[in-house]
Amino acid sequence: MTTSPPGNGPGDLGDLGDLSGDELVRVLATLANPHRLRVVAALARERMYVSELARALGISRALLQVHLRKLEAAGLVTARVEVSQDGKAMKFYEVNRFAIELTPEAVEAAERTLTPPGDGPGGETKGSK
Amino acid sequence: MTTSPPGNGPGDLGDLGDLSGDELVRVLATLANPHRLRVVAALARERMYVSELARALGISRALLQVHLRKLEAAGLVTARVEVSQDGKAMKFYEVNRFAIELTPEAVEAAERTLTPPGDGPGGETKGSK
DNA sequence: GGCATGTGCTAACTTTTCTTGGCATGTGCA
DNA sequence: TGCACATGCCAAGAAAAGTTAGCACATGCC
Repeated sequence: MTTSPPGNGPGDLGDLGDLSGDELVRVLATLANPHRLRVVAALARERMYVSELARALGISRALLQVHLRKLEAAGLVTARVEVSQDGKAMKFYEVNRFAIELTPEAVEAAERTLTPPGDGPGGETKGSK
Repeated sequence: MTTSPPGNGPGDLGDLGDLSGDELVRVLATLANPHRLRVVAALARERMYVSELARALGISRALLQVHLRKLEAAGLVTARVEVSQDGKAMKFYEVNRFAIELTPEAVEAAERTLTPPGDGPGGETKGSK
């Protein structure tokens, strides 16, 4: 559904069908934050480099970086380092196209691919501790 | 877009366009949890009462109740108390139909209706209190 | 050199969310 | 009466997320 051509980047998100339940949870959790929502909105209008974005949003670089990382980890944005004419290395970010449809049916489908409860980190059946 | 007829219940969610940025954040945050995703999925298949749902999901009632409350607060599910033939009061839950489309454009639109930064609880710029 | 701008990182604190466990109430039934 | 099952609420600890503050490094320019 998403118009992305065959050569999909590693961070590109296709339709909801492409996302496992766990990935969906991560994407939703990532988007469920005012700061990150603003970042996505700002980048949807035009790509920007970190400091520039921080100023535009009125937040510290440190804070912005944390959010940008989560957005990147969720595959919602992509970073690209470019060296400006005056030699400064700027890190530009841009949004990845994504289209997720959220409906009870979609949720039900995603749930089927969720990692079973208590099946997380260490695993418990064996003596991890 | 959602098929809900005019008489929409108070908890019904229409299209994304109907949600303010803040509401969207809440809905996403609510859905961004494995337990709650499972609850929605289970209820999408068939309505169930609390204890029954807890057994089906293999979690405690106390825990389930917390999640059900958030889901209800977000308008994703609705509770209905019914007295069974043997006099027991059962609280049935069912999912509300909702359809949210998540795309960079939709996010940008939602962002415009977000409560401005640092405009939360206390409120400082104006004298709301 | 000193200042401005760009980047990155981490330790530490605060706040929020998640989860558990216990306790209380009410009804039907053997 | 005592057991089974339904509901509700709350205190408290554990875990995760959000933020701040400070320091480090590089480059261009007056």
